[in-house]
Amino acid sequence: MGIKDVAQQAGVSVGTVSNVINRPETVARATRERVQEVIARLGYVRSESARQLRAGASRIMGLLVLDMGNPFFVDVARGAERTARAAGLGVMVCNSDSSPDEEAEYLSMFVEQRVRGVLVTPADATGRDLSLLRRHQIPYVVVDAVVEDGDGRGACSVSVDDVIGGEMAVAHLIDQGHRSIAFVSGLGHDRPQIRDRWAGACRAVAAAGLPPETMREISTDRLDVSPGADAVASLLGLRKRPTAVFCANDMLALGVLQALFAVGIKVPEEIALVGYDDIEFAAAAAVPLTSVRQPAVEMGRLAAEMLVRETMAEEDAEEHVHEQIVLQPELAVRESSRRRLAP
Amino acid sequence: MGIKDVAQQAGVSVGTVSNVINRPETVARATRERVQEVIARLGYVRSESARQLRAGASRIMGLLVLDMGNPFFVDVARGAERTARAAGLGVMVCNSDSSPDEEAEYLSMFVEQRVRGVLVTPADATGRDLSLLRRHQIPYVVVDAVVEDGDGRGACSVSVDDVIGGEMAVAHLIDQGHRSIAFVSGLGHDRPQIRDRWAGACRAVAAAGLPPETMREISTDRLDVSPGADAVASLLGLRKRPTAVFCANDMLALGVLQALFAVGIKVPEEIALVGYDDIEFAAAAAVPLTSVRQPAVEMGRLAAEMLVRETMAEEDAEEHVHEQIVLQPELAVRESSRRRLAP
DNA sequence: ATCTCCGGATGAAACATTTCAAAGAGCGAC
DNA sequence: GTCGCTCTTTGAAATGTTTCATCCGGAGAT
Repeated sequence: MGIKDVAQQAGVSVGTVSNVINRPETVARATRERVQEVIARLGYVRSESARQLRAGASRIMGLLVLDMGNPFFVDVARGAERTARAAGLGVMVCNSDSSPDEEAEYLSMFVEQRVRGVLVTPADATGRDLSLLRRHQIPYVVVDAVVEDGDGRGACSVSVDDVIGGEMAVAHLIDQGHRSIAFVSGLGHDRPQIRDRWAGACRAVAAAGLPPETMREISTDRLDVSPGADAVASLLGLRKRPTAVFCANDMLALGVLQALFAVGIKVPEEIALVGYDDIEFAAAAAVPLTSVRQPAVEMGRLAAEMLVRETMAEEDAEEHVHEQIVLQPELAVRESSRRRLAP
Repeated sequence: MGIKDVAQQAGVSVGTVSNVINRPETVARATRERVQEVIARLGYVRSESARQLRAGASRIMGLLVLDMGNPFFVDVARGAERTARAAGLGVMVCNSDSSPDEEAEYLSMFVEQRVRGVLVTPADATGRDLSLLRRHQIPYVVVDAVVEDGDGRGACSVSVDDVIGGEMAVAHLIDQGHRSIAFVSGLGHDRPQIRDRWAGACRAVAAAGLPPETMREISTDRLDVSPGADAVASLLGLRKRPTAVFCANDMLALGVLQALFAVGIKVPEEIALVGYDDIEFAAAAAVPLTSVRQPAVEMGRLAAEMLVRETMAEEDAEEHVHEQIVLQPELAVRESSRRRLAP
């Protein structure tokens, strides 16, 4: 069941069979057709392991995301996959679940596999895990975060400006007349994304000439639906209940929406709500959710493209300059934050 | 950067290094520690390609799902992954997007990779694509479908009884007093799952002694949110508007819910709604969705376990008997289908 | 002193490919 | 007839592991 069997059956050498597969134009038509016929008859499929052993690197790209349960990352994966496959690469999608340990384990698996390159949304903000990749000269592109330029060498990255995103969201709420806004976040600012969104929110408040106390923060432990629902209790416990809520992502926002609905608080009449990521389910919520859209598919696509480019450059021993792409978010205004009547 | 370098640096043979890695107990402590130190110092990571070339099969399990955008499959993946990793296997998750062509392509990629086994939710009901796996003696487990026993050899499978699921949903609606129910489905019954759910629905109607016209069907082209929303137009166009809607999956149901909301029809007061899969977003909808729960994570886990078992059996040249596990769904009753007042 | 055993280390074969220098076969030109 | 050229094909080396039969050195038994 190897190339040897094919060669034997077709009465040619293994080299010729290899040529038929990889450079068909170099082999005479009669031979080529005979070999192809045998391949088809035997159902021969070449062994990637042998191939990549010889080549030194596989034809697979690793993709490590923070949370496959979040449709945002599913979209990133979709974009990346499409591009990778167009370039003849397979994609291995893995889920670190925001855990640096899992992240380290997966990255080391990628190294074992000698993947061609890695797209990663880092769980470990220090970038320590990434040094493993650098050590083995595996190109990588950071997605949805900018590299902390640890040792001056840097890497490519694709991200969305989270400060502006946060600013847009809160500016919109202020514009709608809100003067007391809660920020439902998660993970206590470990994640740069969350930190930036908060910073943007504060900037919007300052820009409007409002006092900093306008924004108050409610923290959760995970960026998921149920913590969002739980956060509503704290929200309602605040003295001077906020009239608007800005959530660090849509999963949280959906949780908040559900819990508000459950206690009979009307959205947007009593409390306005803005999420982040603009996942499909946000628009599909019974009160369609205003949300900061991130071009997720596009990010995946761009990141994969950059990675492919870097890979190529490496092969041709060309110089590759790392690039940091920062995309702009946009606000998708929907029902959940429509203008509230003057108080 | 190979095992050879390690051997040289440590002043031992390559065989010994290999032993340190794979059977540490067989090598003397002093040697072992010396080698380990060198491995750490050099940052050596063994090459999976070489390893699997020798072994004949990789340590990766392929998982091919119909739609990564559907959280149901994400859960399946989660369950499978956890189990696989516990067994020392990596998982390569791929997305056929319900296309038989993509499916064929991915399966052939799996064969190229000499994957240890495959978990697959078939897009091609004929099972033709699966013959490739059989031909190459790659064990596979069918997830969320029962194998059409094409050539008598069969395969393991894990599925949920969709007939019972459909029956539960509709029986519940009938029980709540509904006498005119729409089934929003997709893909014109190509998918066995959908066909079964419809069959179950009809069975419930018959069991209640109601005429078959009680159920009417509205077909969409995809099992996704926006087709669900679009279906509402047809729904409202029906003469004698149904008082309840049963959707073939939750994505559709969320779309329906949103569209009903948009035209001001109250759920469940005017129209009751039941979905299928019980994805997290169903419970989180502003009107929490009644849904038929499928144990997705469990399915993934079971399937991966079966695959690992089959793999083991193959290695030990033991006999393996294929097993068909059929799980039971359960109905999660929520707000969207609460008892309607007598007409 | 010799024999036996045993833990530990070794070296080479095998795995399935790709690549590349070299060989071979025609063939036209001299 | 031989040289040079092109178009095909070939055979062998190289890739990084694992495995296994073999070998070695020393300890204990006779």
